[in-house]
Amino acid sequence: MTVSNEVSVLDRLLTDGVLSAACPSRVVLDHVTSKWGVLVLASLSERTMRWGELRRTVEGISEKMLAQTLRTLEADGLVHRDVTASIPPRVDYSLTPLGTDLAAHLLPLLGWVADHADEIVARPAR
Amino acid sequence: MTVSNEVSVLDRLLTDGVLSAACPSRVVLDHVTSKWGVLVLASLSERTMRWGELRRTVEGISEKMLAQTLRTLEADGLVHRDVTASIPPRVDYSLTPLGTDLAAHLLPLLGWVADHADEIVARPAR
DNA sequence: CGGGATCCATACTGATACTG
DNA sequence: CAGTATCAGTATGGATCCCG
Repeated sequence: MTVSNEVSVLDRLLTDGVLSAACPSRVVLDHVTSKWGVLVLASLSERTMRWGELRRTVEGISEKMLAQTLRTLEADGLVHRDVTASIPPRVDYSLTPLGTDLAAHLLPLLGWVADHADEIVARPAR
Repeated sequence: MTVSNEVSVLDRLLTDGVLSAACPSRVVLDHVTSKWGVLVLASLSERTMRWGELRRTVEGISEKMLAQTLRTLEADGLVHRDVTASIPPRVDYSLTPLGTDLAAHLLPLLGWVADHADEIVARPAR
């Protein structure tokens, strides 16, 4: 009940501004928690992957969204893009140290969702 | 990084189907990582909040999206809705045990994003 | 093989009005 | 106070074709 002497998580979020509309972390959060961003980061968390490999691993992603997601994550410094100018062209994607760090926080969440998905979906209707 | 039990993370995700298009966990993941879902869950992670309180805490959310997000999270069994039929009416929202469990995994991620937001946004142009 | 360009569907937002 | 309903405009996601 008492909040004054408590340095809470919510206070920290408010201080750091995640809940503030104009804060840059909002943008990052949107990238990270985007529909495909999570899955791409998770896929790359274990090993480097080529474009086609990613496309097959992250089932259901369209080529446009894969490209868009990778470009965003690359611009954010989370994903490294390694282009080999050959024929056929070869592009490898991997996580940067920053991306690896993020993935460490992301994977437990994915694991939880995987564990509790049935529990959630199988609930009685609204 | 070289710990042996980490090798199975991606395998587990593939096994449980998070990366599979038809898996129910995809739906849950979408709800949980939705633009506003994360922020609402984070806000409720510390304390119960009323509608107007949530609306003010999660800056920038529209009434429509707040209602929609809350309905989705409630249907998923993550948020509990407590209606007090009085005048004026009072509705409190809180996390269910399941939601609290989820928030435990979500908050570290939010904290990480808050910590590294500047680092990411303020990257030097290539 | 890797991806850009285009077009269409859906999701989101904002404003307003109305209800219990 | 706590919503629901509706309209209209914008943003985002997805499918398809196409090119180096």
